[in-house]
Amino acid sequence: MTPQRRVTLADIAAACGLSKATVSMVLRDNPQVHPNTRARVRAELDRQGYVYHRGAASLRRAGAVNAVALVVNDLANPFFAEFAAGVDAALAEAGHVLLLGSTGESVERQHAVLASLVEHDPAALILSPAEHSSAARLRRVLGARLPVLLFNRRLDGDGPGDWDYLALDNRAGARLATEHLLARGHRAIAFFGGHRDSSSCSERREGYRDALAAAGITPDPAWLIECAPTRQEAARQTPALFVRDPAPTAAVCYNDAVALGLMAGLAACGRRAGADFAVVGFDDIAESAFATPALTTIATEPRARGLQAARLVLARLRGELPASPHTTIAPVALQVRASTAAAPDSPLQSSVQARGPAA
Amino acid sequence: MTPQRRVTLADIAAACGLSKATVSMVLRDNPQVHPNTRARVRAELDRQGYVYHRGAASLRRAGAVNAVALVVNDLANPFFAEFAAGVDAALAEAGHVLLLGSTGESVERQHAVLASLVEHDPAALILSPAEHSSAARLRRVLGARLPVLLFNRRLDGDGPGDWDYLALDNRAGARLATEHLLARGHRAIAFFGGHRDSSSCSERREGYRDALAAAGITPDPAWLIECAPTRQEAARQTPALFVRDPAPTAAVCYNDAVALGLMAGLAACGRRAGADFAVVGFDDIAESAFATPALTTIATEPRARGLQAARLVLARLRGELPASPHTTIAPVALQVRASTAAAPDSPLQSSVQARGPAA
DNA sequence: CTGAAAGCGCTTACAG
DNA sequence: CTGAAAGCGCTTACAG
Repeated sequence: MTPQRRVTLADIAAACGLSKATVSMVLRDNPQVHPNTRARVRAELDRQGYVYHRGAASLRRAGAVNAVALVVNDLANPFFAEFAAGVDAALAEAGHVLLLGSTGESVERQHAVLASLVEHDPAALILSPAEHSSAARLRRVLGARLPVLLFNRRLDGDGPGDWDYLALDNRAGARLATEHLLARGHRAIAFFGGHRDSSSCSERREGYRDALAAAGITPDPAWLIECAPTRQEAARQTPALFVRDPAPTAAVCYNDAVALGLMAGLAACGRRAGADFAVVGFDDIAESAFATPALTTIATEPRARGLQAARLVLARLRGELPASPHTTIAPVALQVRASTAAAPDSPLQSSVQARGPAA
Repeated sequence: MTPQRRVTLADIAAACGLSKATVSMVLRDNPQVHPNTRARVRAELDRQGYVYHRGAASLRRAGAVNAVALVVNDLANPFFAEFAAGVDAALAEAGHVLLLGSTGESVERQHAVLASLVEHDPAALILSPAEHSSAARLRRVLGARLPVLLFNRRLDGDGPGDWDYLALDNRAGARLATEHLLARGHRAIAFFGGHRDSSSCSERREGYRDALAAAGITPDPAWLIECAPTRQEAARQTPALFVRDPAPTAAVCYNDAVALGLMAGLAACGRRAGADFAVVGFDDIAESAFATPALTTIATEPRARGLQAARLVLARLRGELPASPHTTIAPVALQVRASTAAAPDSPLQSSVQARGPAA
């Protein structure tokens, strides 16, 4: 099925009775070449079905590399899928191409994937690092030449960090979520899901503590429940919320996947999310608006973050960013939907399905 | 941030007092080189942080290209995200790298994206073509050298086709879906969503007609409703189901996105999916099992399809497939959940929430 | 306006 | 077991 030899600049040049240099200039729209020559070459290029070999070009001229690598945890996770879609859109618009890899949250796999991607000489890398990624080790695999933008998580052992960084405002988001539950009359509020040693989780927990502290509440350690940030694990861990009496009446979840899993877990133990127990997520993936009840959550706009990440990286490549590492904290907003009912003993109780924003 | 010159084979060779040829052999584990030499070279490679330049290698030796391109409609669509995750997993396992693009269902964008991807010299392409893709035009952009695997849709004007093809058994799936609704007592069954001029939609419509015909039912043209295969469009088109009296009591949907949108649309016009109206989807994306009611659908296992697609393409590259184009039809299975209630006038009516498979 | 030559980082015969 | 030279497909000075 693939017999033919590749059509090369030399073929076109020979067919036109020109040198490769001239044909090369036509390809890059160099105005020096005569319009007639240009037209002849164009016709021949088309006739022979020439396809430009960017790898060969980049060998001679470094600027020709236009691939950007993106490494995320898992594409099947809608948060990352929406993020990747945004990155892809911005790159395609700029004429760049996307090299994709995924880590499955394993540093070993991350290592292998990056080592493989980097051999393809991407111009830059957008990396949402796996948990427990070490800065030193990453630097070894990536070399010192590749501009890197970290997304969403910091690295273990990376003090100030010398890579660009795009983060969500995790702390503010979790604070908003918690304040919303407080406003709806809840006092015993859990923080559910995630691993506290990931920077995103610990930042969210801080925001949660901030809000509780401001309300004069000290969180019971039993309210802090870890689990892998997946729907399945969250559903499985749900009973852990109710081992103590009195149990929490609401939970701030590490992310939407956890929140959705928790809602399933609540149903499985005979509780109605949004009526008997309030839940708020983090991310606002597309699905959350359609859940039953619709999920109150913190909107992070993953697709917009993807666009933003790609644009930061392109700006870095064009030298439009200051030489020092650049940190961007994306703002985040509370999205009130139906999953955050008022607390059972609250005067707000009558409106079982909260729909408007808390006063 | 990216000052340093690239470390090259010549640097390593010089530092070791060897020739580039020897270092090159070490890189590819050529057993000819002396163990001591190998060790010295390895140490130096590591010390200088050498990273292999696959593009340069592939210029000399064609086999070195190990990128595979994947072009799908939209990553934010879970069906494609799960498919892409499968492709990625299989490629990573085989040491290949993924070049990703998306078309947004636009042939113009598809053209641009493919032209750009192809310049990076991928070893093969997995393409889920945009609607109305023309075989002739694709062949022009892609050249004749690139092995292509079409996924999910045929091309306009592509008779037998000379590219490999991986399809879902659309006709059988839609037949199963329709038979299930018939078994639950429905007679007026709509086919909802999709564009009939896409091959996947027309195949699904055929399966639907097959099942109705076998039951002696001629579908009312008003039961065939087209809409873009997205949740939003499906929700918007829902009222079209109920313009005629008597209206259908059930619908086979083009895919899960449409089915989920229809369920939202039903709610919006005061109907309860799974109780007042039965709906069955197609795909079984992760979300469908968690919908309320849980969606009865046709399981296509998108992730497994992705693994399969990648493996087919790798087999083609290794010359393990016959020279003629290879067509694979992936089997598909009915997944009964709660969204397919019995018809209102049916004796099965008592069990409003269907949970077991139809007898 | 066009061409001859050198070179990007690798690998491949071919010598030794 | 190791090296010198040529070449993959392009681009870049430098001549003319």
